[in-house]
Amino acid sequence: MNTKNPTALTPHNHDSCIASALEKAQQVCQRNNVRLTELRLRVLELVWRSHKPLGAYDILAVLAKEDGRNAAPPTVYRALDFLLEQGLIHRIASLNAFIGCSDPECPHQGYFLICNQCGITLELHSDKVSKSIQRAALEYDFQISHEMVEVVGVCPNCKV
Amino acid sequence: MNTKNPTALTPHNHDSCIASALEKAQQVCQRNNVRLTELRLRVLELVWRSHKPLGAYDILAVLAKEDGRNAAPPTVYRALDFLLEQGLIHRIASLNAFIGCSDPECPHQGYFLICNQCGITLELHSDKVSKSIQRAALEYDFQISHEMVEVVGVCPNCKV
DNA sequence: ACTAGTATGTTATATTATAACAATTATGTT
DNA sequence: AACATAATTGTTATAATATAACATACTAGT
Ligand SMILES: [Zn+2]
Ligand SMILES: [Zn+2]
Ligand SMILES: [Zn+2]
Ligand SMILES: [Zn+2]
Repeated sequence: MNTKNPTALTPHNHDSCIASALEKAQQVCQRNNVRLTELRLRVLELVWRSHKPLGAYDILAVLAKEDGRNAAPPTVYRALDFLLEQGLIHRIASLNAFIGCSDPECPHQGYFLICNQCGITLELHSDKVSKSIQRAALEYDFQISHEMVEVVGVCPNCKV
Repeated sequence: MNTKNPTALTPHNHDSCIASALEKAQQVCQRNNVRLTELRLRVLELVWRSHKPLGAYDILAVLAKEDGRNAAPPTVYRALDFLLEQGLIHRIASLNAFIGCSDPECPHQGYFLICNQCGITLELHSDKVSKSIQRAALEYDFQISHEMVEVVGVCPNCKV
């Protein structure tokens, strides 16, 4: 499940990256006046520990194996729903999987580059993509509430 | 399952729209030297008959009810896979559903505006969106093989 | 301590999708 | 036409993802 080179596209220390993500999450939840419980924090950590999108049942399996917590699906899905609501993770629709948000303090839509070789997934922050979608929607008098952009292909590390 | 105003975003006669879609499909398949069988044609027609994305099990239900054809899931999924391969339909990942392609003769990625009130779904053809995504991917040296853009919101007809 | 609200546990089930193998149908060759 | 081959569809079973409904436990404010 782990990628060959998890830090390929985001050169940094992964442990400290997780730690800072969890810290940010604490702040976000404090500001939003919601409770980042032990379970929710743990699920967020597991999602962050993987640079590949993680499925709900993958999370369940880790909880069972590493925590001895025999949780049922609703437990995990509720935690994921909470994290989604707080903008701490994104759902990748094309993979039925979840990934940590790289900038939860600034609300935004999720644009992703997904490598179909190694699974690594990078969150894009592109104003140009955002603007072009907004303009296109405007042409049709369509009022946007949520955008999903998922680009599948080959990451630099997996190119020959 | 049918929308209140299926022709809202695409003002045309729906029957003739379906007919022309099926005709185009015949041509595409002839050119590609593949067989658009009775089943495949029927599934394509059902997908086209709905301006809302249609689920595989919705199709199964119609086949059972209208055609007395007690097909099992693989039958429908295989037909859908064929239609996807030939570019005659798109899959909407966020809805686990399928919709007819508005321009199967010219290969392209699927960009969609999806109304969360009435379900109507419009396929965008936007070079600007396409270019902006390509540029963003290029910045990361990411080689695109497939793009998905799904924009959820409120269509003009459903606005107050 | 009491209460209301929030979160989690638990059981059952719904929804979407595929694997594996059998039967049928279409196509090209003798 | 008879045959061999490949493509398509049928059939059964099951995998993978997600939610409904209700019970229990925990938290925070009174
Ligand atoms: Zn994000
Ligand atoms: Zn890769
Ligand atoms: Zn299309
Ligand atoms: Zn609408």
